[in-house]
Amino acid sequence: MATQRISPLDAHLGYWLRYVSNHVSHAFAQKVATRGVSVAEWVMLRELYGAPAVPSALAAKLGMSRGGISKIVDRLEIKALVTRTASTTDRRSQTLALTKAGLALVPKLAALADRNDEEFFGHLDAAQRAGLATAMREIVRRSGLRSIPLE
Amino acid sequence: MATQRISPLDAHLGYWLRYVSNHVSHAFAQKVATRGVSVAEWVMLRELYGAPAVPSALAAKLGMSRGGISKIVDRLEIKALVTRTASTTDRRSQTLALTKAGLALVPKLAALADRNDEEFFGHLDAAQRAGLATAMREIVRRSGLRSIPLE
DNA sequence: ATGGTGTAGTTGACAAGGAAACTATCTGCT
DNA sequence: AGCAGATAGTTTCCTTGTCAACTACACCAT
Repeated sequence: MATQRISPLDAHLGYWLRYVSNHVSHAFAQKVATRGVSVAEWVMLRELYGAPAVPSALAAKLGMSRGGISKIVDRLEIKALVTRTASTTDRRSQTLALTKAGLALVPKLAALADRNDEEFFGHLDAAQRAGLATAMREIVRRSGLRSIPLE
Repeated sequence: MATQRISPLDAHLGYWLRYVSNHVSHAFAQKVATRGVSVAEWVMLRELYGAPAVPSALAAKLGMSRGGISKIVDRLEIKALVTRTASTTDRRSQTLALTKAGLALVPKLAALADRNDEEFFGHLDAAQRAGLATAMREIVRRSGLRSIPLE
């Protein structure tokens, strides 16, 4: 049996996206690791920076399973970066919020995110960057808003 | 302590890239799962489709650890999709090659990859797609060719 | 030839997250 | 009121892949 001619692996945008994304995330992971957190933890901290939130809402927003969220919160709680507060009205529910330490940490992590982005995308010209952002948003919009796993 | 104003999470291209990439990979994973393989396994099968290769070369090319490659090969060997053949000249080394079944499977998986790509990127116009591909390649080139984890 | 150093592949321990089962609680229907 | 079904979080098990240790082998300098 001879090998048929098929599209090469790197002909797929999906391939490049995954490749670059892994590159970028890996580099970012190393940066935030210096502050003792993972990428997933950073994302959650960042979400909570604006306002406290409820685990299941975060699961939906971040595209993770509730179980996964539960474990991230465990870790962040141990690091004393977030707190769980039981709801008084619904005893199944809880609210997640940043501690003072968490609040103080987020801007430092954000600076690392800025730096990482600059490092990988900084050399693209403004139009390219804008095009990239537009394409990404467009894809998310078109592909249904269903969130999907994050890291 | 008030929350400082920091760049929003979704201001970072890295964020969107990861988000979309996870989306795309997840959808693709579900497609190839119907053929009984994972994304990482597909990538390896695809690499071997052109020509047999040596594990450590694949590790470098795919940006995975040698241990990871070893385990993927274990799985593919169990599924009778690839074979390991010991080198006669260097007894530490081995060559990986597709079995007949593996050879037959790759085009089917490639069709799924085409379909997945179409699904997510098909609605972008040609210029957008080209721009995306160019940007990705450019980033890889600029960021050093060092490969990085894949999934 | 032989000892030191580097390389190929495997293995075991570990971390992360998904899926599904489980517990506790709430809500709506009768 | 009382029960069926939905929902919130947690937990267990499983898969995947990294990292570091380990084995076996090759190559090179002496």
